[in-house]
Amino acid sequence: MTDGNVLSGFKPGGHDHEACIAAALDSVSAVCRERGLRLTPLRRRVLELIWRRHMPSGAYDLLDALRSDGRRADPPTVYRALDFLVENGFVHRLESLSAYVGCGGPGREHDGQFLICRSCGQVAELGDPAISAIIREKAHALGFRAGGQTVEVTGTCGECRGRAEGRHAS
Amino acid sequence: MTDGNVLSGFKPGGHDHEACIAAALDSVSAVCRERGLRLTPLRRRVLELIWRRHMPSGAYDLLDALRSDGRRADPPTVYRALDFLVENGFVHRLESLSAYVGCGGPGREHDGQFLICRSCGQVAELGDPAISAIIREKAHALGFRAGGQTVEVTGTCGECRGRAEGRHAS
DNA sequence: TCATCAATGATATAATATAACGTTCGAGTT
DNA sequence: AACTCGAACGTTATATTATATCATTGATGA
Repeated sequence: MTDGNVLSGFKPGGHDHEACIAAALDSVSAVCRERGLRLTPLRRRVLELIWRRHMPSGAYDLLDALRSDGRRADPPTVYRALDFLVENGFVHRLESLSAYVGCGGPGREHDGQFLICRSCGQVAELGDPAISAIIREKAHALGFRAGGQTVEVTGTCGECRGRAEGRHAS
Repeated sequence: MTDGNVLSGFKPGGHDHEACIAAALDSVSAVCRERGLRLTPLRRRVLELIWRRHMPSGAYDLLDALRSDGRRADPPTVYRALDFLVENGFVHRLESLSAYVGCGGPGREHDGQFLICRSCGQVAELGDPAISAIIREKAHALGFRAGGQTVEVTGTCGECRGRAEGRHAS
């Protein structure tokens, strides 16, 4: 129960990145099949690039990566792919960074909460119903009907803090 | 206790807007005096413009307004004023709108939570310790040390919902 | 085969924000 | 009053993020 709500955590250095990318793509692929959505080669490629960097990606970073593929690409190309991925919940936009990260629980309805490490740049995603609920309730108490929530927290992840403390110790 | 945490609420049509602007300016003015900060004419004017519109203001809206004053102004002018106002907690930046709103509790330490009405465009600010705390705690449980929080909720305010329901009724 | 509509290509431009350097202004000192 | 110093502001240029628009392609079904 401690981290049943972590949709995607901070990655410990040597995790199997290829497997992690493949799992994300498969999972999105499956959801698209179920819902009759078209995960075109471009969309799939953008999604893969996002997972591959494993860090928030700016639209223009993705654009450069597409061009490195040899593909002709301009801003609308990448923004359209991002629109598709974001609308369908396969990717989230981090408002405070103007950047995009893969969704840790695609196909599952949730308001994501994002922990953004200032030190390593990695992002963890929570899908914690208690957080969503208290926000929704407090809003409701004021007569406000809540739709989407943006919750982004900057700070320092455990691994980075560990490293910093290591340096401080004699 | 119901809304002890509302730093600034949705305004009911006919409120005394001039008084509300004046109160905000006075309050910031006082905090600046206490802290030895310089609320220059430009900064004061930008703050006033933000309160006067009573709605999230884009940097370039403010720029246009400054120019209407007859003042020479370019982007750095307004961004520097905004930097000062945001850094000192007199104004908040709404990340999801790239826009700025006056802080309802200047001088008071808080993580603001913002309710953004899609219908009327107004924004209410909460400074609810229970929301901050649960986010901080959940993050802490994952080894994450939280710094600043961005919490923005889009939805419909009570007044707008009231109007919509009025129309639907026979 | 053709019609159709979604996706993408392609060009242009809008909207938001910062870098860099020069100038002015104001507070404190002499 | 003149001097010094640093913060604020002026000014030009440019970076970064995002969208509008219209043409073309390509898959799907009549």
